[in-house]
Amino acid sequence: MALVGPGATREHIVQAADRLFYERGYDSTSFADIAQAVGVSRGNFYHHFKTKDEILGAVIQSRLQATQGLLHGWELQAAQPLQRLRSFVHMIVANQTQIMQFGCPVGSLCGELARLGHPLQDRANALFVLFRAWLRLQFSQLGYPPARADAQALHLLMRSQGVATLAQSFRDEAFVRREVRQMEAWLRTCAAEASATT
Amino acid sequence: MALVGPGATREHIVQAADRLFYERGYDSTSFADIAQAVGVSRGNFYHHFKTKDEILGAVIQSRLQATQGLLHGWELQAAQPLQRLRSFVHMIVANQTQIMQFGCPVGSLCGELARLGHPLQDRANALFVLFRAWLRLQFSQLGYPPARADAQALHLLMRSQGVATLAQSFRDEAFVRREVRQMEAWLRTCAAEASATT
DNA sequence: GTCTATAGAAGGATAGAC
DNA sequence: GTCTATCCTTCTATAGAC
Repeated sequence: MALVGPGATREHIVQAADRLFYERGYDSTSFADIAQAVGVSRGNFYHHFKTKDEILGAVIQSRLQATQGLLHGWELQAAQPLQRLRSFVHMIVANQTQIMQFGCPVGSLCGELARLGHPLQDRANALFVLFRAWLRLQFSQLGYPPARADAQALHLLMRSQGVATLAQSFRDEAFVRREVRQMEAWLRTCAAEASATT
Repeated sequence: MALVGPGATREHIVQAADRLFYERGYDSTSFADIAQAVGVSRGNFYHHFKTKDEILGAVIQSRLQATQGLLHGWELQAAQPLQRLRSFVHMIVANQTQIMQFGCPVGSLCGELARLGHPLQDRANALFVLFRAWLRLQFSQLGYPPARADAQALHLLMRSQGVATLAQSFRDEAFVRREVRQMEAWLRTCAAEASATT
């Protein structure tokens, strides 16, 4: 993503909107907020995006790409599914500070769009689907049959979302560490269980 | 809560705001929305509440009372802590339809207020605290020492939040049923573990 | 307690000059 | 591509008649 040259302002807008949608929520973020963050006039703004939904679409698209890059990176860093799954869990610790302030970027966006009945709801859900499919693949490679692998993927995703929600309300680092440790322990039992059945 | 007589309109406003805050979120709900839902003019509205925050305060207060009533009811219905904990888990199934549409009323409100840095954030968090303390008490009576009981309470709360978040995005009833069953199974191992240590 | 009318600010969106 | 100026709507909030 070039930040100079043609399309640079557009890219700046998407990045600023991405951050603001995460920190304040979609509906609570105004054009003026984004324009101010980018340092661009509101008029110029509409040269790049006609509507607010159009920005949201671009932000989701950007997040989808970033997520695919993230998942791909985890595959490069570890060859074993158990280690890869630990990368996912470790993400919670790595982003702890932001999560305690603003929650999970995926969960909060999907939740808001679902409540608003927003047309781009399904596009945002695709972020969850990306994680779900990747996790399912790892559980699958661990030795689980398809349906079981998917159930385990959803279970891990569910726990990450639950931790994010409570972390935001209670701001309790010890709680986060404890739950992450339990997830890692659970992953080990999964690996043992799966290899025993195979 | 009398719905006729003095204070009836005020009560109507609180109930309508409660529902709308849940279904659309706090920030996305306007005075006009609430006034229309109650069937009252916006002018009369300000006779009862000066600011939007004041309504929010009343809504949270109302929810706190309702929650205390709910928890008290579960205590009356079951004498054993394990059965009481199952009441909590069963709530997810009972409210499945609403949860799949709008998420958890507590989690979504606390999340939104936290992100907005809203002054009433702590008041809303008190809802979570109410559940946490009640769950802790049940785990305590199950035989857990204080710190462990609290950790287990947060763990169960965490899982309920995670299920609510994913249920809203994936709208998968089978997922909800599966996770609820797993929570019930987990509760049984808790009861066994606790009684074995005692 | 309830209404109408209205102020004043903020939001989304557009036109047109440079 | 960027700006200023402007329009229309919605929003919070107030004043004052009934």
